[in-house]
Amino acid sequence: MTTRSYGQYCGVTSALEVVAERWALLIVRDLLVGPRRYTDLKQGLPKIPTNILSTRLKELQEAGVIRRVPLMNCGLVYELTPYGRELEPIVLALGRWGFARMGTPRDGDVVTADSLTVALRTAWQPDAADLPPTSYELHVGDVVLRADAGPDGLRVAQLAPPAPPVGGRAPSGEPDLRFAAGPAIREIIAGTLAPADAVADGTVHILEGDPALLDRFAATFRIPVPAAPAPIRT
Amino acid sequence: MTTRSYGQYCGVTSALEVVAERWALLIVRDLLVGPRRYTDLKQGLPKIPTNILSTRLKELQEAGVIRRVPLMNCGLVYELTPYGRELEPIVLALGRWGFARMGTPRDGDVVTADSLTVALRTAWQPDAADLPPTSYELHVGDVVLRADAGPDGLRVAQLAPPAPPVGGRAPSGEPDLRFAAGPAIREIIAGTLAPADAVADGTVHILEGDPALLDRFAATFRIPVPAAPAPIRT
DNA sequence: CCGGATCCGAATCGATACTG
DNA sequence: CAGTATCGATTCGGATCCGG
Repeated sequence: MTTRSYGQYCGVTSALEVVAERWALLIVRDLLVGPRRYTDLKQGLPKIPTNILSTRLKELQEAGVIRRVPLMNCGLVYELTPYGRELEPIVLALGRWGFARMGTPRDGDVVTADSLTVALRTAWQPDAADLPPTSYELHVGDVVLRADAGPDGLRVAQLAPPAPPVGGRAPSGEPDLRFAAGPAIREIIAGTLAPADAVADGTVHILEGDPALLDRFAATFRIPVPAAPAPIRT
Repeated sequence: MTTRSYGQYCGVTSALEVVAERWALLIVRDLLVGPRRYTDLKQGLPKIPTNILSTRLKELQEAGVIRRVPLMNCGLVYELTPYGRELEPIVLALGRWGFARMGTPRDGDVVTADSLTVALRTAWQPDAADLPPTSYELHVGDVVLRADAGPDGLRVAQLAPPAPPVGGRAPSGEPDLRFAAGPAIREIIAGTLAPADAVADGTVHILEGDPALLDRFAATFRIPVPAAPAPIRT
């Protein structure tokens, strides 16, 4: 079982031996949003085989990245350790880097609540904090997110599918803007599709609120993609 | 061959499909130091099977991460594209994260010139730039590096094993400090071994220069590890 | 030597079924 | 809910071989 070793005494290899295993960083990605139970992870990673999920959870645990926490009312959740949480900037940076090569969804591709949540965190522009505090309700597929952007940061809550609100209570009150989008949400964030155009051609549907707020959304959540885009994944 | 897909429309998955394949990020790590030929990569990654190296080079190339550049005087090198070079902060962050779990070298672990070069870049503290500009010659195993730390940044050159000085000429002049170390170099950088102690017990050997400069080295290159270290890789 | 391609056994992964 | 067990499909590792 020495087959995982890259045979080098080096920080990069030590990191990769843990987190470059297939599915490992996606488990971390979902746990960055909050503690999750086994079943939550399975649903958030629809294509992971259950034996691999088990194996990874065990490996990440003994690597000190995650921790098993029994719940008072039966059941248990997995959560990141402080050391595991240090992976957050890395996962976000990978999300930014990969954003440029996303292309259009392939057959069977899904958007999960957790992936969209970290995507928003990835795209979040702290320097847009001097815009008026705004709360958005965002529908993509059957995922509904509530994002509150203010001067003291970004807070994202999952309204549907409903996850246990372990981390803290959901923001209350009416959102300033409620809208629904498909994969075109990526074009908005990339800046290659003007909000006005998106509303005009129906790829984004305003459910409630001032459509002009979509411009503020586009300024708050942005990942610039290079002019000459990287080859798209097929 | 749809077996690589994680089935999600998400930046993180798009990135991982390219970069989380076994050996892929290590190829990127070595190319971060400079263009390399096939044989250089094979020597810098002693345990990579050649078919895997070929496959990864092809994949990274068609993913727009690396590029094949024919050399005028016969031969060819691989180099990062601008898009590939954007992985640098990610690789360095992974190196920092993995540093905490390196432990002691396992049997057969080697330290390569490229891995040590990016390790120095990983540990480099820009805020130590107000220290006097200093150049070090560092011996670890049969790797000899020349590191010049000054107010305008860090420059590392490989003196042995000699790599083609493609990126720019090596710094000239005598280094301020020449010293040799084993794996204990990690303890110096981690701050868990005082330079004076290292010299006293012989784990670091001063070849030339003022031993007190080792303290400056330790201040310039540092990766703090948490008090409660993460479980070590076995 | 450089830059791979080919072949084969070993280990891992994916899909599904099943269990306390 | 939280995983094992099983088994075929891929991938990886190790070695050898080949054309310039």
